[in-house]
Amino acid sequence: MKPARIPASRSRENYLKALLQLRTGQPVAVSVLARHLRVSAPSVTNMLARLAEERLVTLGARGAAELSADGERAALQVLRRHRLLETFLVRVLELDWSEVHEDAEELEHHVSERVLDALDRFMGHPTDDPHGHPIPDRRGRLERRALEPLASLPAGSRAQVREVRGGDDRARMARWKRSGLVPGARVRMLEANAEDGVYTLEIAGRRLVSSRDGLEGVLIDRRARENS
Amino acid sequence: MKPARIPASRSRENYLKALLQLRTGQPVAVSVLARHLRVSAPSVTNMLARLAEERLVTLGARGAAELSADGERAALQVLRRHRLLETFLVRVLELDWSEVHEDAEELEHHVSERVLDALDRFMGHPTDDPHGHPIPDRRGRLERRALEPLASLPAGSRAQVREVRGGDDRARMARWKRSGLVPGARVRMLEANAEDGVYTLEIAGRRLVSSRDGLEGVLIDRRARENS
DNA sequence: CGCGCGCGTTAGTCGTAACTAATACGCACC
DNA sequence: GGTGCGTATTAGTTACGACTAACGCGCGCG
Repeated sequence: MKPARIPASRSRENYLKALLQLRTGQPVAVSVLARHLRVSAPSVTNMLARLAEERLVTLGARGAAELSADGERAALQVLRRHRLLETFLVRVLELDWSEVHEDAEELEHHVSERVLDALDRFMGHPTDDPHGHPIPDRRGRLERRALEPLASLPAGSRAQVREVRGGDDRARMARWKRSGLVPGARVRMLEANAEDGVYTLEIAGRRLVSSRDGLEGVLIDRRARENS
Repeated sequence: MKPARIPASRSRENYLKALLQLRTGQPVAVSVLARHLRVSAPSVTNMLARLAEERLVTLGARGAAELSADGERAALQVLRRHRLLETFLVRVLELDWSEVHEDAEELEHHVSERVLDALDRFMGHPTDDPHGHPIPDRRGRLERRALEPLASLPAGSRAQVREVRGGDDRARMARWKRSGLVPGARVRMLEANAEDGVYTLEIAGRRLVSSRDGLEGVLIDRRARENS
């Protein structure tokens, strides 16, 4: 009696999602995954072996892993669930933008297709989550965008914040929210000092000084569009 | 490093909920729990021992278990989560009344207090779930009602359906829904034959013939109220 | 050239929660 | 008062997914 099914447990789904998020074109190293998922290296080796056996990932040199086509499909479904849930929690339940991540992180593994579709329908098929990330469609297709890091904006230029990455860091999110650094916000770079990594911005009439690290993950669109 | 915390896992919560639902004043027997939860008897003995150690249940003769005060509190919280979720799925997401149970069953173990409160707020603090069951309040207090089984309604009498038990049986729910046997429906008993257990009812102008078993779990209020 | 460091893997354990097989207990009936 | 049936328990196993400790390998550096 060998099951041969795809158990698709919580843990599995987290590994797949991590592989999607950490993807850079190169296979993801064991240590990188371990840090990201906050588990030990042996746990990663172990789980990757199982995922490889199920053909959800392919293993490269020194244990590094990459999603297979099947794995990517599965990962995108998890991402869809996560982002739809975050959107629901913020738009419908009016929970705080910066605090919603962990709830979505938990629920994403337990929402059925039926409930997910109903949520999607109820919200009118949103295309972006509260952090500005595109939501994969039902078939797992993800809109690709050409966005630039905020720190790359030259002094004197204006742009619009589109995505805000790193939703797992609550404090960071809260800080950004306080300073108005939210998707849709219009910003102007007053001073950009690449050498010492200090940036001065104007957001909604207010001025913000931040280090490069402090802006890491804020992505902008320089063709400031009129919609939104 | 002994945790000593209350792990409150999925399985635990299901045992507690079962003990609440199967409560009759007598302690619940191992075999009854096993059947209800669809696990083996040894699994039950085992889990009950752990719950007893955590003072969530007290064990009686022959392994029979009863909720302690703490256990009851915990169980009522699970019940609250379940019923609020069912209400949400039906009232907001417009999923089918008769099909919502398993989704709620899954989600009830993973919704945080924060999300639950937000759902409650969003729906305006509902007091009844879609099957007519009262929803425990935040402090775990459950409205007690004096309802009678539909089969006890004498021929010629009218009443209003208030609760419909056994939400885990989808087919049964669907059948009831088809015949109009839903909370709030007004019914009249046309013929009640207690000996052979055959009952003839009128519901919303239509006539329904059913066995006693087929009506088991439908609870009525004979003081047909005007509200609703 | 060897030493150590970083990274990965192997081996062995733990906790949770299920299972089966075998055993023990209690009561009702002969 | 013994026998048997139903119920509960004990013992041992399994699966999952984490952990630590210990080993192994490649590479840069002295």
